[in-house]
Amino acid sequence: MEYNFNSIEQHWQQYWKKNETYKVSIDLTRPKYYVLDMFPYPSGAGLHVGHPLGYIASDIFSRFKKMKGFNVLHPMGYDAFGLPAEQYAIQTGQHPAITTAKNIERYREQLDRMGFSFDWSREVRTSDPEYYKWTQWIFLKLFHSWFNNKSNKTEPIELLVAEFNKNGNLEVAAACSETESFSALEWKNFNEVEQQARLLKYRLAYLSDSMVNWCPTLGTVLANEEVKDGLSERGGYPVEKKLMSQWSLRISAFAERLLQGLETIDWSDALKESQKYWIGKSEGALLNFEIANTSAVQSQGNIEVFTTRPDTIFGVTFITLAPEHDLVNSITTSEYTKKVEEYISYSKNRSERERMADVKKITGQFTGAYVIHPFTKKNIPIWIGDYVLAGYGTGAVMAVPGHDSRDYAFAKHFGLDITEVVSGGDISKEAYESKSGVLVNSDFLDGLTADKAIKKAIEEIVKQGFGESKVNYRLRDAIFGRQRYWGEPIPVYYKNNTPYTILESELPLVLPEIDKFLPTESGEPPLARAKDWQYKGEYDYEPTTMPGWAGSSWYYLRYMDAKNSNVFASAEALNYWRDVDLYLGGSEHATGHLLYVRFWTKVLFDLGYVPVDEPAKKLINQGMIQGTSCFIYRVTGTNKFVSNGLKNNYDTTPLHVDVNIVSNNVLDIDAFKNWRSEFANSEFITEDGKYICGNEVEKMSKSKWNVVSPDSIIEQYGADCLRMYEMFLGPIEQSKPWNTNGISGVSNFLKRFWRLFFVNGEFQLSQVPASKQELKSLHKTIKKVTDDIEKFSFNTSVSSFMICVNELMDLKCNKREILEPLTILIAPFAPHIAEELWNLMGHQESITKTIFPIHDKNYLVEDEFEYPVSVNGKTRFKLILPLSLTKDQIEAEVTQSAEFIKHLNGSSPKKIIIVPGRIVNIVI
RNA sequence: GCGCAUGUGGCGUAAUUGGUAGCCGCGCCAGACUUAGGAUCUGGUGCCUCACGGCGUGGGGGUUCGAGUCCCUCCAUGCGCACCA
Repeated sequence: MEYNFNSIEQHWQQYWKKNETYKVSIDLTRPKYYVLDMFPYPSGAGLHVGHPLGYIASDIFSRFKKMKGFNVLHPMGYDAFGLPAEQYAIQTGQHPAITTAKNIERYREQLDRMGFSFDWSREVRTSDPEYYKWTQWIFLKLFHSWFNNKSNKTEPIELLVAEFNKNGNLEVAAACSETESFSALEWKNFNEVEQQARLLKYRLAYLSDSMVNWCPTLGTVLANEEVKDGLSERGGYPVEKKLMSQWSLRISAFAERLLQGLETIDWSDALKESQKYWIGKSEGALLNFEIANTSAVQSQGNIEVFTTRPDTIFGVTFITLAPEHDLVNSITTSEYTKKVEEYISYSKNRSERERMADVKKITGQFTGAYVIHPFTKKNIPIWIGDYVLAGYGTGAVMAVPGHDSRDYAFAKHFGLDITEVVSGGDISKEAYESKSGVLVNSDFLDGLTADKAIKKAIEEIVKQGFGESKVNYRLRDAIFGRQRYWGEPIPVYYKNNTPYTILESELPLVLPEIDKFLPTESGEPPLARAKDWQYKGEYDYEPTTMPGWAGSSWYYLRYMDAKNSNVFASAEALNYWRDVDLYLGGSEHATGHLLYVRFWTKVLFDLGYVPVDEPAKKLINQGMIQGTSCFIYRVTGTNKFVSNGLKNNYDTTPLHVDVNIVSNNVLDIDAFKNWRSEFANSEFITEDGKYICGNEVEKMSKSKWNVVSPDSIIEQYGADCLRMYEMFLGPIEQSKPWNTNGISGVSNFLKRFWRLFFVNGEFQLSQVPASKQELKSLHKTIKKVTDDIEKFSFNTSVSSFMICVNELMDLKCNKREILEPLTILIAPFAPHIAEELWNLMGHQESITKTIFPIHDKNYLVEDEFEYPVSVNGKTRFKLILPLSLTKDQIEAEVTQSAEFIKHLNGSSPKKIIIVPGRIVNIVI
């Protein structure tokens, strides 16, 4: 019987669906295992061959775990809110919900054809009100919480209010934007609006005026990680900085815990590194420089700076403020007012992109004012310069040009003093930034190494009262509002310009219908178009919506109890499934989703809603599958195309050609002529009658004509073959270009495997006991495959199957004793063919309910070992000895060989090294 | 510039973790069988050499009886971040 993968796969996919084979429920008698894929955004283009890579790997692993006796949760859903559907809606007027539903349907069809073992009864869609009800619910929790630095955790806002009533905010240590302090009495005397305004500064979800990334083309703000090189990640439109009233989440409060938590989870180093970098912890000191009281300066007070090198305090020769710094106006002397104003307007008009493009361009302006050096009491000039960022530290730096390259460049450019305070470099040439070297010109720090000087300097600074040691983080709060339609409404309304949340019982706040998906004429977000959309018909709702990452920051919890309408997930489900054991997804989410999901988990944990404070124990980043684009070369100005090998003889323009009409780089000329009417009359300059295309590896995309869809591969080779081939392509974590050429190897393997079960076209298995050799082949494979799956080394597992089948072919093995366990072994990789054969073998139950075989060590023991004998590093001959020999016996054998060496070389060996079980080395 | 990752046949890759480098697959060469296929099977295939033999894991150096694997250094490629004081 032929291996007819199409009908086999169809049959079993229907069987699984009908029998709900992959439905899971809580089972306290078995250990749980949670395998999660990053859910996809259902784009209009459908899946290409690169998308399922991670899903295949996770599917193999969850099938394996299931067959190892675990109760495996393996769900799937859709990240359904997002920009493309909305952009499409703007263009066509089609409601994003409709587009999204259509795309989901297409995705589902494609996913189903791959034979995944998802429990679809747990499907989630972030755009479903039954889902985003709970996203909004979590927002309420964030709004009604604050971060207590004393307990280092999230606490309900009621506790803070109680404390305000008792002591004001005098004793409170919170992560907040509040600077003013008030007593209990003052608090009680505030009116409602004033109290709410104070509280807002403590909430984890808060409204504030902040500098945001504004993208005028998209008409919305973007989070830091949605901006790349000053352009929007989606669309590539310019982004500018703008001060706006915005909802933000206080993720910065969790910086330290997010950093510490990395130590407890098994994620790749690369990923941990980028999160560490994004959090950007730096330890140093906060210093106050007193503003010199000269006649020209009216302002009094201090300029606060953050530095990681307090040891270089004696090398400070000027202070630089960011142009946006609060004190700029008040300290500038009248003499410099005009120039400073000019400089500020210049730097404001310089877009973020320009600023990034020419980082090397040094600009700045002296203010006319001075600070007093805390130790030397000398006057130090205050400059402004846009190399200082307003958003980091205090927006002011103590410039140590001798030991910081940016300060150095600034000082050189403006002719400012450069003082050496750490020896070891040559500061006439460049700044010496290294910490190796001892301090000089530094009074009480002289002679100390930099590390010791840092400690000593801080000690002295604290003692004299003009500073303190301080830890700074790069991580900023996450802007949470988006001026878009297609997102979760923020469940907030305004009364007296003060935000209030709606009640839990009033959730979900459903996205209203609007006539057009564009901002209003007055520039309000699209939601402002909604008619009569007011809380209790009286108070305006918040017009912005949540960002794309809101729904994905907790979806793993919803899968645990996806249908629950009373809570986001029951305590029973949460306590059983707890957290994700294996999370698979792309590394592009390192500083976005993967940080936010950890953040939300910590908040929910602190508030007692979830039992763990890290979402995923282990994470694997699957590589991207790129496309291999094919090019043809048009002779410029003609309708002639020249083959790749001859193109250098002509003046040509390369043109993408659809990879589906090219095989092994040979263009199908007829198909090409039919491809587009403009090519119908093309002429070709060929090599040996063939037109050879050029290649380039690029991102797989429609516009590059290099998209290979899984559907066409499945039609030709079957889903099992595609699954195995994608795994065979190489290590799961590596990115690699798609290449259909090698797939025949896997296809042949499956056909051969199938053929093992058939004699003269009839399904037939021999009941004769297996030979030792056959058993050895089987058990070797069981061991290798088991070890490999546990190491996520799926490419080598596939190789092992091939070797095993080749060996069994050679042995003409058709024995049930061998083939039955082998079928189980293959089931996670190629579930359809395994089910079919399993069924033919007379089993009634699905193969997924079977237990994965365990290897028997007895069959793996080698009875002989070839000891390669190397003489002075060169292999000369092999000693073949039974493994049963003792060490002494081996030595005796080797001594005999040494005699032979003597005969060979004319001298006795000096040294004989025996590595048991390995190798014999003889040194002459 | 900083951080991370990766360099092995014509190609994708493998190597019991310091022990015979190149498993498995693609491709290629030769052959068998034909009901002529995108079928199946057999043998070969790192490089140089007619051969003996030599050379080989990005380059150079080191540790070791022994290095693709460990250390130093340089080079190349990819990804991430980018004035973070």
